Amino acid sequence: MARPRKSAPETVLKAIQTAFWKNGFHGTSMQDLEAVSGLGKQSLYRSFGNKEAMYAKALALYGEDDVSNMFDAMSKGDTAHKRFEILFRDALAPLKDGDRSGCFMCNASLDHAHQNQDTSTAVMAGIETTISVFSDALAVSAPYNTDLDLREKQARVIAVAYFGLRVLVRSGLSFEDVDQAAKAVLETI
Amino acid sequence: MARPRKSAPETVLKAIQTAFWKNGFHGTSMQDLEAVSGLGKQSLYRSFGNKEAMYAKALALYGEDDVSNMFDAMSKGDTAHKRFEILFRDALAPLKDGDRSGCFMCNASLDHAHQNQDTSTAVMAGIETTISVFSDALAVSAPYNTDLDLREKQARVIAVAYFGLRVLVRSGLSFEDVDQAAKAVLETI
DNA sequence: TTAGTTTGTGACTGAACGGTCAATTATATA
DNA sequence: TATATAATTGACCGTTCAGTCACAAACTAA
Repeated sequence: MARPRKSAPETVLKAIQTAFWKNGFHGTSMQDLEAVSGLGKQSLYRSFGNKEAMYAKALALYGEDDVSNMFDAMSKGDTAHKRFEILFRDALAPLKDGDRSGCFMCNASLDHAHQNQDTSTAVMAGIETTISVFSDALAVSAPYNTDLDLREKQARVIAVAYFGLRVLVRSGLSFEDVDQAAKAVLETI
Repeated sequence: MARPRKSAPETVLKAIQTAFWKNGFHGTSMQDLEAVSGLGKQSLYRSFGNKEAMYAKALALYGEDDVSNMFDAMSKGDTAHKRFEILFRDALAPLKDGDRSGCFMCNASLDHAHQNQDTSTAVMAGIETTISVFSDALAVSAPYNTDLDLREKQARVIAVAYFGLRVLVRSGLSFEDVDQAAKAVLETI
């Protein structure tokens, strides 16, 4: 009953996400978004409303897809140590190929949360989720399976360390340097 | 022999630093820099060259002043635990007053290191310095005073946790939430 | 075939961007 | 007081920004 889209909305959003992820909100222009999405401005504005909404959707997609995929992957480990080993491996894998995008949520926290309430809310929710998932991941192994207080605290420690690692990824440090830090964190679990 | 400056160069640079620190490179316009410095464009361009150079100088100042001040403060503690207690307290103090600027170096890593080699280099140097200083700070207490390997690893763990805490500061989380994470990290030292 | 609906295209807007220029102002020295 | 020097000012440059508009294109259902 109408003209078909040249790209599926998910494909377009994914492309937009990649751009924002790599270059941040202010570092990504509408022209950039046109280029990566293959769509014209009007199509983008019709779909999303404005640039802020595009960023919000991209960040939401990160929370829904990328984060939960990572959590799913780590849940395959049978010990807490093994689970976080998977998590860190996956988080650092892109760096091996020179991909320094890092963590979109961490980037959003430093780049945009400060100037946009929706972004701030989304990031805070993501942080809380991360801590919660980490706590669950710890629960399979001693001493975290019995000591709830320790588990909660350790989940927070690993979470901030995890975010810190994603900062290192974007800094320019070599994979080896970042991996060394990741392994040091892993040894404390 | 010439017209005097209306503000001392250090004052101007400090004002510029504050602006970049809070809003990032792309989030800070030359107009913003004129406003916070009290100087016109031409004066700024004559002093620094261009916007990138202003950012570079501001980041360098952070490495020279703010970071080393923080390290000086923590060196006053007589145990490793006490030293990092001071560090975390100082790092989170601005948040108590609603200041979510965070760590300029961390912000730079996520905001600008990716697109500017000088920034990347400065950030990497800052990270290495941080790890090194943390290692020295640990060296006053057991078991880190005897176990060099543990000390080096623990320094890396605390460093990434420290950077992660600065991500939390900018996210919008309450002081209490961030402080809870900081205290959890502190308990592992 | 045609009417109706949605998508895509490209020209366009005013504002803001980083950056430059010539002219003016304020000082120290001679 | 005149002059050399350096800092400030404000107008100005071309470009890019986010966002809008009218119109053409592509499809389905009648």
